[in-house]
Amino acid sequence: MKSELEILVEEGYVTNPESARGRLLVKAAHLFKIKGYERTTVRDLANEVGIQSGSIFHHFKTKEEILKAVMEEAIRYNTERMKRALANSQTAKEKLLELIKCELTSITGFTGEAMTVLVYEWRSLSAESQAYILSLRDIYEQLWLDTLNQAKEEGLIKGDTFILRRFLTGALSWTTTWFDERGGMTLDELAEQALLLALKS
Amino acid sequence: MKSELEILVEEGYVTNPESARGRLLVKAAHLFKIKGYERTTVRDLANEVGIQSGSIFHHFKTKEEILKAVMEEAIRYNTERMKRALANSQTAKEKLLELIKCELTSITGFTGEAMTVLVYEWRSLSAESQAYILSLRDIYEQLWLDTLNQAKEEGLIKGDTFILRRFLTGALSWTTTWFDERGGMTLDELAEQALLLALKS
DNA sequence: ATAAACCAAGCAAGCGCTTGGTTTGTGGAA
DNA sequence: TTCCACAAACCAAGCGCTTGCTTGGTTTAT
Repeated sequence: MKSELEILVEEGYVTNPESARGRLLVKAAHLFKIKGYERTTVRDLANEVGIQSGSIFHHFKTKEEILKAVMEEAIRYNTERMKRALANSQTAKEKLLELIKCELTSITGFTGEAMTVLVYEWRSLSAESQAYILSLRDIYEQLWLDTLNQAKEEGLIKGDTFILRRFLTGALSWTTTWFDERGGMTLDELAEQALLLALKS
Repeated sequence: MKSELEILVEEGYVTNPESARGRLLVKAAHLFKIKGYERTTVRDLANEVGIQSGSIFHHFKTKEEILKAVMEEAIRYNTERMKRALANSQTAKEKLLELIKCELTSITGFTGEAMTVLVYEWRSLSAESQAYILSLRDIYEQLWLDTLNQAKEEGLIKGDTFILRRFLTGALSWTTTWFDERGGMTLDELAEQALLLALKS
């Protein structure tokens, strides 16, 4: 049985994390998260991977390109995961819960460190890279807005869907700073609490 | 008529932003927000203030001490503002709305840039500075928890108050990335939407 | 007269990245 | 199977620049 990750690797959505480039991206996401992008030197990263610092530039032209790749892969991976989750659910409420779970998984799971980097190291991207990554995010965000609007038509939620989505973005992404699955609460329980937050408001 | 800021300056809660040190902190918060702490050099900062880079170190021993001061002043200022707002409101619902308004003002107003720095540059603080700033935040957070617990006793909210506070922290702090008072929506309207989010959930 | 505020110059360390050369892995002809 | 051609992956060394911070002396304000 192939894992979700293996499937998406095969279909070309993300780099195989066991390849040279993939391992580099995983370690980069880790260092960028715990130290920040600017504080992480190419020597740090090379040391973590086990190569010389100069060898990094065989895989990426610049340090910023590594940051960009970390973000791009995370978005591609999670957009595709969300599309598949939506395809498997029926009602608007189900879809909303799936989106919440998806986003929480993206924050706490395999792409968690990359998602944190996406939020916290945004300003370290060049203007061109920002525009490119934004265009990828737009696809992702449209999936959310469509679902929220559907939920609103069904009377499940009250306020403005744009604002609700922004509140949810903040609330969910902030979980990276405090949620720990070992702390007694499961991810599904957290998702239920978040759904409670979204509904009827 | 003295402004809130002038009063809190006089009572010693924050540095006068018109003093040399105060101006430096304001400019630092600005640069740290738009460029990030690591990307901001002491030469950038000195240039913004209009002095030589070396002169910075007459006011602060290290660059990190500037970051720490930016955060500390913002917390001290807003904790005191929150205490005063709470003292002027009666019911739990009123108090909750006041807290939301207070936090939104802290994010969009005078201390807005410093608050963004507080969230986004946290990792650039040394462990000792982090512990110190955390001790200041604890006081601030206790005001929130007390109010939320009171609201829960009165049946205004349903879920866990710890989790609700964390959701709100994320949702409100994220507004810094999208909310613009010139965009048709006032801060009070935004606060009402946030109150809607908090109540009955 | 005294201290706070600032300047001009520069040091030592660390940074991203380059360079020229070596090793490793792979596919096809003999 | 053996061989070799070739590209991908990597190393060792270091260049040029920027960084936070220091130093010794000067200006400004009270």
